Amino acid sequence: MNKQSLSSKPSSNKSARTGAKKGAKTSSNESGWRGSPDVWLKAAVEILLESGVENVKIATLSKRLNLSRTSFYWFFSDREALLAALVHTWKENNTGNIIKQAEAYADSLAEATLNVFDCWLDEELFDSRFEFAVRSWSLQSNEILAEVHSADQQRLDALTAMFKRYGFNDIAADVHARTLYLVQIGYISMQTQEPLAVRMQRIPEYIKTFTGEYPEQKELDRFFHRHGYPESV
Amino acid sequence: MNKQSLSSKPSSNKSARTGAKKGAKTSSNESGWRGSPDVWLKAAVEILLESGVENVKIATLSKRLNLSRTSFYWFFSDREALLAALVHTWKENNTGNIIKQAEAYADSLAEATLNVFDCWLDEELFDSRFEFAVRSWSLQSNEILAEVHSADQQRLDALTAMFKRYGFNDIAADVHARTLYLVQIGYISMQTQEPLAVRMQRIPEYIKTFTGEYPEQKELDRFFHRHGYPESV
DNA sequence: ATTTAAATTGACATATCTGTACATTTATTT
DNA sequence: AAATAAATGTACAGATATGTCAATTTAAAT
Repeated sequence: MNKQSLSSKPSSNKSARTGAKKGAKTSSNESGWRGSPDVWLKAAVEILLESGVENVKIATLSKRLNLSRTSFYWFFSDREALLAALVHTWKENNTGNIIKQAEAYADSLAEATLNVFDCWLDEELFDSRFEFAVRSWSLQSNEILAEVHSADQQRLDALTAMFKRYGFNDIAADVHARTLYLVQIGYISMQTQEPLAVRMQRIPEYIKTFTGEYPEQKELDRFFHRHGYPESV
Repeated sequence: MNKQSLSSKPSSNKSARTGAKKGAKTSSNESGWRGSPDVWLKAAVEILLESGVENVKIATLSKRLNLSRTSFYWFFSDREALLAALVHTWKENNTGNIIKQAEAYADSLAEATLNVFDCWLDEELFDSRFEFAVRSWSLQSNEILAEVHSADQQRLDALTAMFKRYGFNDIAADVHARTLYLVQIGYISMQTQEPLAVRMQRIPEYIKTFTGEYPEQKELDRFFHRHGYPESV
């Protein structure tokens, strides 16, 4: 009943080589050519975050890149291949890090939770806008919905395990994991942009709510410091 | 930079009368005619919830209604008018009730919170799928985004006031209101469909997490009962 | 039963997006 | 500098949306 169907082959194209030919340079354009799979993908990500999948149109991207629209087809077999690449990018980045942070070493539950909070404050660990765009997308596409469900499950599992490690029983761990996770997913969905100070001010109270205990000042300081607050460096 | 622009006149059309002509019958088709603004709007809501705004296409609706596509224009000036009606419907239903429930009488904070929970379990009070569809929509349209922001603010204000009524200080009330609200918004965004029993099992722990205290059995029973759990009637 | 208004329809006109074919330009290799 | 491969661009064809117009049908009112 849905339309976008996302072929599994991200680029069954003649130019699959291109991407891998030269070293591991994630993005930039070493060759003299203006276009590349990466350039198109990057533009696609931008549009996706700004205004949703339905606006990821080849014409739009080509204007942004000052390239001919049809030049796109040199790098991707079709629009679906581009969309598949978008999902792939999201999966790569946005789930692994949450799990890693949930499993990171910590002296206390408060510290463990602060480790997870790192994701919400560091775009390198978790891209909120990307996350929101993909979740919005999942309304139109069952394949994306399946991906989102899978990601949610993995993340919740990791967080539940974290709470269990600190002595929570099954139900309590489940509910606390959900609270910790869903507040963030909800926050993303509000699409608010608040100053760092405002967000930081709420941290101790959030920790108390999510874990039952306030963080130690030491833990808090460590957390603030690694997020460059206040106003550091 | 966004496309959909939503004229403010929901139906500046010749048939504005039609809707109001006969009494307050919210929907059904008293006259012998097959179409009506309501019928089109209802179909639009269905599609919106199923697969997002971008699929709210007049051709799609007309097929579903077994009406000619162009017949649509008798009731609505254009697609935008229909979209505006969609937003209007959402605003009418989905914000007022949260505020009402947050302000409802309660003997304890736990009971007050359970009153708010009513929204999450009763589609009449709060339509989660509609909410999600509108939030997804807000990625493509700044006008919708503004509506969503406004709704969030109103709802959070009401919930914050609720916690303050029970003695929470500014920050604590703010964080607890956000937790209570955002967990639900996040939950919606997961688009999960769980059996009532599973959800009900988590309620006491959620109440404890959100308020700091477990609900009394009496309060819990009252809550369960009004949501037809277990398996009642 | 006839008139009148309301609703429905099919035939255009237009715009936008996707994708293919083929020619052309640009960089890299030899 | 010539040959080759990579990338770009133009022209075209097809699909799908929106919206207007002028009938035509259907229900309601006289």
